[in-house]
Amino acid sequence: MQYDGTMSEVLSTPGHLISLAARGFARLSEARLKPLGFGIGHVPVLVALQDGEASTQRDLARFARIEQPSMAQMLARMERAGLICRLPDPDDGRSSQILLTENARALLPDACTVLFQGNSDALAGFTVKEAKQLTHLLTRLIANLDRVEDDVEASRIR
Amino acid sequence: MQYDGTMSEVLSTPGHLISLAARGFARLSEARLKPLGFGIGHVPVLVALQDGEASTQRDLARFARIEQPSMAQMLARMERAGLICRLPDPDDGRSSQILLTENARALLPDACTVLFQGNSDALAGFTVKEAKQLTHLLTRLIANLDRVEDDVEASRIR
DNA sequence: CTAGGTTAGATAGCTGACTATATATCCGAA
DNA sequence: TTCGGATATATAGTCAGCTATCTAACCTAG
Repeated sequence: MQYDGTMSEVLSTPGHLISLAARGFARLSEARLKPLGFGIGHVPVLVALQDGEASTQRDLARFARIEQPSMAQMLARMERAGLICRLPDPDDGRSSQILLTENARALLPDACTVLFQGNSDALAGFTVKEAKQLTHLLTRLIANLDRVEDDVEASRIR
Repeated sequence: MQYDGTMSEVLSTPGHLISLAARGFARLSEARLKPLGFGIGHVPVLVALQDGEASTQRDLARFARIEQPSMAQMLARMERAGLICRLPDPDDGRSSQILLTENARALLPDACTVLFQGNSDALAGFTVKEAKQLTHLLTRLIANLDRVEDDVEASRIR
């Protein structure tokens, strides 16, 4: 390991760098999405609804990989903002189908442009190989974290 | 560019992967720091105070790279939790020196261990070279985002 | 020596996450 | 057929960020 274990070294670890990068990226995207009426948290919801990948609150939460109460809050805000509407499920009184409004749908291409622009800003000076390497390393890192979390959960049940 | 610009592709970009990684990392660290009485946001404050890198609210905010109101809130919580105390500056009635309590100081080594453990969990299966590559790419990405932000700010002033 | 700009911190209100828990509907088994 | 567990959503309260704005103290130019 390349760290000697002192406290200040913590700020040079991938864990902290990733957090800085995520905040930077979120701030930038948020600023650019705001004029369109979107927030950064909306993105997975927009993707899922556009592609028909998910349409209930529960499925949207799973798709976006956030907890159900977080999704409930966000959907409430998105509904207030006129981005989505709810269609009660006739077969299940607990559940509703979530639908994108035409208004929101019309702005999706702009949102898409903003998000890709943010990525290319962030990756300025990166070769294609470096960008691929980064996504590859991040994907493995996320898988590792998922595995740890699953282990914790499994041991909690036992 | 390796993306074709469709909405669903957005979820495979570094921007989104970094956000997932940051959340995973934060959740894990938060869970492990909680028994010690720390939160993930405390980390830069703890480092700065231990090393004497900063001791006023303003300097702590700059060091941690968060805005002043975020730091104000966090310091209020940390004070309530008995992690820090404030020593009013005799030469400047607006400002206070922030100090780590003995209690907090005693738990720093444990916090440190937890954070390095989280990193090594996240980097399981990575070679040293890959880990270095990741921090290198993240550092450049953060610098890019900082530059964009500075440009925006500069153009806002003009 | 005072008036005005600058600085340090506090406060209000928002987004996006989280956990814990409540409510309400659904469904299967006794 | 109803009772109990499972499931879908809602609500409460917290943390960590953000912007916008206020107050109070400081300092400097006139």
